[in-house]
Amino acid sequence: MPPDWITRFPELAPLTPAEQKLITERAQIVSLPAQTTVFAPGLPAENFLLLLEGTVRVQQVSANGREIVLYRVAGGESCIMTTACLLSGDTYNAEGVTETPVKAVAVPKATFEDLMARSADFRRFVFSHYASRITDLLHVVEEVAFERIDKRLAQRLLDLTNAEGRLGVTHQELAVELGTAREVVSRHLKEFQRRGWLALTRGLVHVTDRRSLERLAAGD
Amino acid sequence: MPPDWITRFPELAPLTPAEQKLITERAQIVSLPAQTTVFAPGLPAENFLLLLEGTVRVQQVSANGREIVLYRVAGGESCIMTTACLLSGDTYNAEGVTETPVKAVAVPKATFEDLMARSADFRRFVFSHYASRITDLLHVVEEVAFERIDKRLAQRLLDLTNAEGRLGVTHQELAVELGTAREVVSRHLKEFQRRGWLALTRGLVHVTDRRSLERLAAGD
DNA sequence: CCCGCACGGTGACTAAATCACATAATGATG
DNA sequence: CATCATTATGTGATTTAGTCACCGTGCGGG
Repeated sequence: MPPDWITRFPELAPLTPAEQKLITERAQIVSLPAQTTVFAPGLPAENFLLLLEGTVRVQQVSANGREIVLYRVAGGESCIMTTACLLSGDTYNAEGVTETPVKAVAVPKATFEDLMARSADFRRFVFSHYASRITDLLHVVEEVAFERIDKRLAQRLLDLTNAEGRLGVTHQELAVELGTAREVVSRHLKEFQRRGWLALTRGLVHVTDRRSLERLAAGD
Repeated sequence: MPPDWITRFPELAPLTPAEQKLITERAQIVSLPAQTTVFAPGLPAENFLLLLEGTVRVQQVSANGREIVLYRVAGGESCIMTTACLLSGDTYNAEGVTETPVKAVAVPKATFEDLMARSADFRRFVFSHYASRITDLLHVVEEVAFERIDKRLAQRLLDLTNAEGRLGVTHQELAVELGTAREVVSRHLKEFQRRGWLALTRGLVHVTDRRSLERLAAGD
């Protein structure tokens, strides 16, 4: 990975050459395999992370063992939970797990604070990512509190399936996506299958009628 | 209100006298009556708000008309949703309403950005408030997704009642607190009353057995 | 005084979550 | 390849929550 990775982050383009140099010189590029825990309750945040490749799933684990996916961080984005820890010292009940092999830029805390002090553009960059995560969280609250499971499940299937309509997940994993119980997902999937919208095999969902799922997700 | 309001915010004490002067000179103290909308979807954020007295309730309104309270901002805290708008330009689906008469300090956007540039302590102050709001939102997600209504209702009653155990709210307002339906709240309240934990009159809940509500809220 | 309206009560129904299992597919191992 | 443990999925019964439709009641303003 050449040091011109910074071009991946258009919001960092307005930084002066000196500021850009500060980042690229001090930052380390790290590679993580899939299924690695990036952060978790109790772990201190050491670095400001900018994702280059891959995705990180951020989810909340509750006291009674249930889980819900909050959002995903993809290439070109920053990992806000660690940033929040960096800046406040608080820790969160959320954990981050790589879903694919991940390449990321780790900016040391000192360099991060230096940049926050020097560059208004860098501050804007950090805050705008912060703001989108808050938007994501508000969206999760809205969905969990007010939307029907079948609608949310349909939407998730549309979001997660690949170009061929295939998605390698278990019902349990889909249940975590929505913060519900596995049986609930199984029953809705079966109903979708009965309607001919998808095919189910162990660990795999194959969406065959995207249109119908879209209609349900849109609330008709 | 004398200009030494800044002593209400211990995190701002480390600022240099010049920086403190910058805030106190540029900022305006505003008074708002109860039930005023401080911010809402579509309204641009003009100022960075620091609350001196009173409380602001932040709630989300969903497309289908239902609502849920996200958190409250009290004296000595900053209003992060407006800050987020300030810094990112995004708008949120959340709205803020004063619950009591409110006195707040409004720091103009330009002064806010100036301070963000100059003072590491001010940045820490802003970010730590940001972080606590994210924690609040995570808590809401956890409760809505995983906790039982009776437990959440008991907890809310304990949080909201005054020293004498009285709380002037309608069942509908309690439903908004929890993001549920009025009938659900009515039925649980009636059951609490049947158990002798509280007394109900129109628009008023009077908690008489705090201990039992605490046991339920704790999950026994 | 009475009219209108916000507030609360309630039954019937649907949706979701929980519990307790049963069955099926898969991969590892002797 | 047969067996076995493990993981994934299926399903009925029950409880809890949300929805719908409607009713009665108390309260304040005209």
